[in-house]
Amino acid sequence: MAIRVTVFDDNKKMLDSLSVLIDGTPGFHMAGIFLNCNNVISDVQQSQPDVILMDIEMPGVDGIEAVKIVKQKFPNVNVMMQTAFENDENVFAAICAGASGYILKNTLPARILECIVEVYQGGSPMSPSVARKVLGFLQQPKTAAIHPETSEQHDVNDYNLTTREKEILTCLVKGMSYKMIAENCSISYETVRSHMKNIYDKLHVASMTEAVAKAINQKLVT
Amino acid sequence: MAIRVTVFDDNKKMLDSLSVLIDGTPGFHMAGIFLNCNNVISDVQQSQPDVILMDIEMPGVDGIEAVKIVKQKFPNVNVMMQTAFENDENVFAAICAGASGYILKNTLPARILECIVEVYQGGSPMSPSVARKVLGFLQQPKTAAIHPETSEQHDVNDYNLTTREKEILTCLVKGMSYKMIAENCSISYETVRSHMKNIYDKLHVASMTEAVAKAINQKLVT
DNA sequence: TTTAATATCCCCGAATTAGGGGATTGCATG
DNA sequence: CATGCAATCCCCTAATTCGGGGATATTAAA
Repeated sequence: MAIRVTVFDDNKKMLDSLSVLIDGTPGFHMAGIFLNCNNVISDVQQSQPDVILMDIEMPGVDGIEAVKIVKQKFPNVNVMMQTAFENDENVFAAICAGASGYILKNTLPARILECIVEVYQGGSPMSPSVARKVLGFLQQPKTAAIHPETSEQHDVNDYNLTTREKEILTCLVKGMSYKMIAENCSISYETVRSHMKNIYDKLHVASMTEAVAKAINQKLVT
Repeated sequence: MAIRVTVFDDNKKMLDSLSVLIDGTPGFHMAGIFLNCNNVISDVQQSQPDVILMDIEMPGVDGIEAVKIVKQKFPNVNVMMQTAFENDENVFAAICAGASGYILKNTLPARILECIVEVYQGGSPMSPSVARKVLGFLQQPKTAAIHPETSEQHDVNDYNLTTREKEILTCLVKGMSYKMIAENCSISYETVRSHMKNIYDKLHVASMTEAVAKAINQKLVT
């Protein structure tokens, strides 16, 4: 009997790849794919998955909320989080919400399938770096150095935004359009676009509104 | 540069297998093997490992104790626990002691090597069932107050937004597009636009970003 | 010295949003 | 009953944003 997998992800390409991977492998069946979690209950009820692959960053109901809902309504369904970025808050929140696994999006296809099986069998696959964070939550705030050469790191919560990117994000929050930002910063419209693309990548958002909301809520701008 | 591995295990056969595995694989070097942890400090000092493989069940100083000692004296050395049994107390104790990984002895040789690399690179490999236990430690306690939220006090100035308008504004702040809001609220795209126009009028703004910024900063939405 | 990151600029096509009209229903209130 | 208001729906055009591509120069790090 094939393992039924339902995927929630706002990235169509990711959904496509996963569809090919899962439906193309004996023993796996793609039970449902959904671009958002706004109707997560009916989606799960309808698709009847054994394992759910859940993106975290999604517009509307995000992955963390969705896990809470799913685990409350369907406690026997195991949810594996899949995200492009690992930041402490998300990892911690996802686990508290009831996630049974947490892997990064750069995980190799073969490994993803392994992880699905592991989750199905009651395991909790995690990308190594995620696992390290999880252990960190349990360990004393002693926080021993991981590696001598990795001691220098950016603040985890500012998404590695550059000075210029923060500047543009600040303008955005003030309600400026690309054109106005360009004038304000004395750069071309296209450069603003370029920065915006990078900001979107780093924040993992896909619209001005999401960027603004994230910037304000997480105090990325002053 | 080969990864230097030091192993503590009271099982000679296990030590032999690991020796063959580690020294027989390019990129790995067996820096030291010890049958107990009674002189763990000098053993580590002498063998200068990058990664330590530590059995838990050992006569004399046990693996958990040893990890504590090692992490105190050599915080940069990463220790991976390896044990035949997984019981909650051991897993929990080992992690609190500072272990960076926790695998079972039935782990395949190839996987062991992978785990060593992962630990060396700052990851925390765990056997799936161990990982599940670890997550369990975090999930059991009632979702602690991570976000001590600001007290709920309704602002007097809510710009005379109607219930529906606030609803739509809330969706907007969550990052939804008009189309998604329409779906979410079960109304047509055009109706969303209609509401948006009214919201813009009332808030004296002219773009989604301004609306979102105003909504968050003035707490117009929950 | 090669690589990586940052900041700058450009084009295209598709999707989304903004602003300007308008229309209908239902509901409450004077 | 008429008026106002909330909520629903529609059309058109123009502006803006988004997601792919690129390219170049400078600087910092490996």
